[in-house]
This record gives sequence, C-alpha cells and structure tokens, in this order.
Amino acid sequence: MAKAKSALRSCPVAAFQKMISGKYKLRIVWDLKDGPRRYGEIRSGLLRGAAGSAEITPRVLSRELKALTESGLIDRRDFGVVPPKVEYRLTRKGRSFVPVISAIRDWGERHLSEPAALADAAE
Amino acid sequence: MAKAKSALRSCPVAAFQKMISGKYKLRIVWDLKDGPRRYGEIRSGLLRGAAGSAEITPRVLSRELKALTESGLIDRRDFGVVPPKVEYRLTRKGRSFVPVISAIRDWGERHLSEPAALADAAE
DNA sequence: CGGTATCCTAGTAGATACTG
DNA sequence: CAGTATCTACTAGGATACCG
Repeated sequence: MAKAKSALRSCPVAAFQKMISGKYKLRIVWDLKDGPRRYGEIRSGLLRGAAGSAEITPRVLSRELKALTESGLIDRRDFGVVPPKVEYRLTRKGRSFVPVISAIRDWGERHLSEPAALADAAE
Repeated sequence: MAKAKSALRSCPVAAFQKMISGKYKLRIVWDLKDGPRRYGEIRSGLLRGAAGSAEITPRVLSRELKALTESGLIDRRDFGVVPPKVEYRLTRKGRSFVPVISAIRDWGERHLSEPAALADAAE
C-alpha cells in the first residue's frame, strides 16, 4: 500500500487508473452527474446500457461505492430512517471529474461504438 | 466474448474501460505520443515515474502491446534484422486518443498528486 | 431498503528461465 | 533485442444467503 502511494505521487495517469479500476466506477460517477441517487436507483441505472447482461451484485456495488467515497469522488448520505434511505451524490471533486468522463465518452462514441472503428485501425 | 461485444456497442465508457484495462496501457500510449519507440525503450520509459517499483516483465509488456495493437491504438513495425529491431507507434486512432489522456493527466495532477486532494474530498 | 458474510472462479500480473 | 513458456500469487467480480 505504501508502495502504491508513491506510485500515485509519481504518475497521475497511474493514479487515475487505480482510482477508476473496477467495472462500474466510471459509470456510477456518470450516472450521478444529474443529481443524487439512491442505492437501488444506481443499481437499476447500471442495468441500462449493460445490454441484457446480469445485474451488479450488491457486494460489488457496495465495494465500488465505498471505494469512490474513499477516493473523495462521491459522498454518502444516510437518512437514518426505516426502511433505510441512503443517497449518493458527487462531491466537488467528483463534479470536477465529470468533464473527463465526458471526453472519454465522446471519444468512445466516435471510435469504439461504430463498426468504422475497425477501418480506422489501418495506419 | 460476444457478450462483451454487445456491451461495447451499448456503452462507450465500458468499452473504454475494457480497452485501457491493464496497468500500463495508458502510459504506453502516452509515451508513444512523442514518436515511435522500440520495445526496450518503452520498457525503460515505464520505469520512469514508477517510483522505484519493479520493472515491467517482458510477458506483461508483450501482452499489453499486443492488446493495444488489436485495439488499433498502436502499430507494430518489425524491421526484420538481426539483432531484432521493432518499433511501436501510434495509429491515427491512437493519436486521436492522446488528448483524452491529456485531460486525464491534467485532472490527475490537480486532484490526485497533491496532498490537497484529501482536503478537497470534503464536499 | 441497503447493505454484509461466505464461498467460488476467472483473469491479471509478477518471477524465472529460455529462444530465434 | 525482442520476445515466448511455465508456473504461481493475488484479486476483482459473481452466486447465494442472510441481517438491521
């Protein structure tokens, strides 16, 4: 862990890799850009766009949310009621990260979603 | 794999995640932005910025380079001489991707490299 | 509703040794 | 020089069951 920390300091790209490692982190942040969402809403949201694949298991979602919270990208708000209500929202840091995902999305749509992406590979 | 493919089509962010999965892919592309590099040069380049951590093993580097080639981001050029000389360079697609890494780097430098990153976490 | 606790599996990266 | 072959350790992710 101490080793990983020094890697963080030396290379922002490596740090980014570490931060968004995990299948759903980027998409969670992206989903949260429109406002706070509850646990279950995030879960359903991740179903959209997954093209019929299995839904995320609670264990994994929980871990990713915790990691994002520890990264300081999102914030957890527990309403302390029964039945439970918990909302997640972007922090300032998280909001500052949205444009980066935007750039990723834009590039991905142009170069990854279309069949033309292959033709582009030549040269 | 067919499942992964449909995921690619439905979500560019997921596709991006898949494409750059691997510890070194982003950094390799970034290193290549200044021009073609030989296998060994890439390897040494990955040492810089790794903060004294172990160097990448040939097996891993080889795999990442192959994956990047199959993604169409880089291009392999074998000079067919003895001793071997192989150069890797960005394709057009790869060059179009550089600004995205730039955005990632900029953000990372502002929010991940400094100790202030933690203070930022508080909403 | 919003999680945890266990168990399991597949894939990723590292060590090490060897080759055209 | 630029890789491949083999083997091992670790971890991310999924299945399933249960809890406050």
